[in-house]
Amino acid sequence: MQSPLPQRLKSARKLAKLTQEQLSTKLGFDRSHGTARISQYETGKHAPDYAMAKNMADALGVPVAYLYCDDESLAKLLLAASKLSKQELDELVQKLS
Amino acid sequence: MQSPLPQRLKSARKLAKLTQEQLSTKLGFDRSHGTARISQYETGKHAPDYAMAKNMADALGVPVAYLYCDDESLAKLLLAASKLSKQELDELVQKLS
DNA sequence: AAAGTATATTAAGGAATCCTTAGAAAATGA
DNA sequence: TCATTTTCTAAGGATTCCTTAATATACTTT
Repeated sequence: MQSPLPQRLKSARKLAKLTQEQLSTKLGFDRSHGTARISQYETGKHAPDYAMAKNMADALGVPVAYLYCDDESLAKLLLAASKLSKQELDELVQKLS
Repeated sequence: MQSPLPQRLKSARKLAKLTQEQLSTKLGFDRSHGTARISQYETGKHAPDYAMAKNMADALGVPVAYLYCDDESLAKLLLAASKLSKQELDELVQKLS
């Protein structure tokens, strides 16, 4: 029952080609604690609250739900779907429902 | 920057036609505190950790990521996609990628 | 290979949040 | 209304997080 957030956060940050310090700066953190916190999130030592998760997801260009997705296929679906236009997305949803 | 979890949890529980006490029983909680905790989660007073969120999502038959989804269209997509077979889901992902 | 730099990780304690308890408030139905 | 079910809330002990300070790992250059 491990949280998928650590791994997903790390992979999303790598994909965005950011260091922990660059991400922490984007989030408006003081340099001194910023990287420590992000490291704690990525290693699973501590868990961010929702507001922080949302901020990080926005900074990394992934849907916040992606960080909590335990299913690999659904995770990929979220990433792909988030790149569709709102109209395309709604059409897809309609078709599946 | 409010968490979507309270609302999503409540609506998923309603959809499953369970009371807070029935859900708490399903989760193996002692009756005395079970409903208090679920109420605190649904009113946004407190936030569950990931393991608890996953347990609740499983008990309610929704993907755990759904509880954290702030986008309505993506939320609907997750619900619909979670009802597909693994093969259908993977084909859909392939098509979008 | 060593030194220097950048990047990432960790321990500890004060700060913040959660979980349990006990009870009260709403909602539902007879 | 009364009884019952269902949901909500305050308070404090228990737990977890955030900051600080320092160490560890990875990368570059010489």
